[in-house]
Amino acid sequence: MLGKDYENQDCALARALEVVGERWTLLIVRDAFYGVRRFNDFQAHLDIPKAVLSDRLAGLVDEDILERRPDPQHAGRHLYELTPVGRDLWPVINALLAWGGRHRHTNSRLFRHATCGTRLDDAGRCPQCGVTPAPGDIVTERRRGRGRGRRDPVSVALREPHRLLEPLET
Amino acid sequence: MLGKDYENQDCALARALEVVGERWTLLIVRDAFYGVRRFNDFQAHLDIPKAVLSDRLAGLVDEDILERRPDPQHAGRHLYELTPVGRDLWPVINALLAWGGRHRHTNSRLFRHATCGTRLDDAGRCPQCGVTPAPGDIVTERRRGRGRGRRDPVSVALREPHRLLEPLET
DNA sequence: ACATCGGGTTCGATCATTGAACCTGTCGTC
DNA sequence: GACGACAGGTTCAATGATCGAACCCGATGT
Repeated sequence: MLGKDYENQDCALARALEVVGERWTLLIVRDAFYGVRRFNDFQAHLDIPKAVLSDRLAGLVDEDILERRPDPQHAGRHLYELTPVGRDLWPVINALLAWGGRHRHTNSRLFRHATCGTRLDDAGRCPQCGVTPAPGDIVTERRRGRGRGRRDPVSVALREPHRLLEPLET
Repeated sequence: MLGKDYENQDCALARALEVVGERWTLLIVRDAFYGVRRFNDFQAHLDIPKAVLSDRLAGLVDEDILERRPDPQHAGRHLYELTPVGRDLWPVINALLAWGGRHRHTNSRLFRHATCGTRLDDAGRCPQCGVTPAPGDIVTERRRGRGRGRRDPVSVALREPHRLLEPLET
């Protein structure tokens, strides 16, 4: 991805940024957590040029963050899904969401612990249970009182409360 | 910084990435946590083109993440220091460091709670005290058993154990 | 008075990103 | 079984970002 650009930084941060530090990459990973799996759905939701999306998806597959597999329902199509390494990026996404929500722009979504319904704090912990739920145990819903926002079918489908990683139905 | 590029994403993540999602930006912020404050020290440690460093520092000042103030010891020079908003980025840096350390490249540093000396876990919590220390209460030191690494004066100075945010002496 | 150092800016060459156009393989429909 | 529509790409020229080298300027040091 960023190639050898940060090569002489002996630092895990530089290694991480070589993988997820490019433009668009973390937004693609965010959508994957929200349940997006198909090329066109990523494209509709992100307004990203197809050539760049194609390049980023291939890079994420190379880096073992997404897995590309045939869509069992549609021959010739593919699904992109987070691998365990990719799912392990949730704390990164969550930290950026929390910072952005505190200092730039109130977060348009909120996150609850699926098993008890309590809202998670900024660190991603459930104050009720004292645990930090894995993404599959987190329900996301749209915060009320916001404008209608985007009208593309993917955005509309994502407005329904659902668990992270749960495949989006369109 | 990234301007209006992610403008139609109604999402705190997009807002955050507009600020810290550009190339080099998070490495600059990391160095600021480690205690780097001067233009030349950033440049020596990062091998970044001066024009890009100048652009990024100005952007971070614009975005209220760094503060630029005159160096009291050297007329005409400046110091770049993290603002409270910038210091609030620590969980983001920590999450990326932890992910990179788990999946790419063992982290070359480790972090301890300054008040008790216990190593922090990947979420940045002190397992002994049950708190998540603020950056100023974290001591970083170099992990043993690594090659000598970079030999520039900034890298050498950073090898000494010290608190985050503590100004680097060169 | 002169050289040096920190902290930049300017500049041409290179590299990445963009949006539009084009291509290919499946599918549903007539 | 021909036809068009659609998912999922690739190619291309134009634009914008990044690079490294060179230059500039004000404050010290000698």
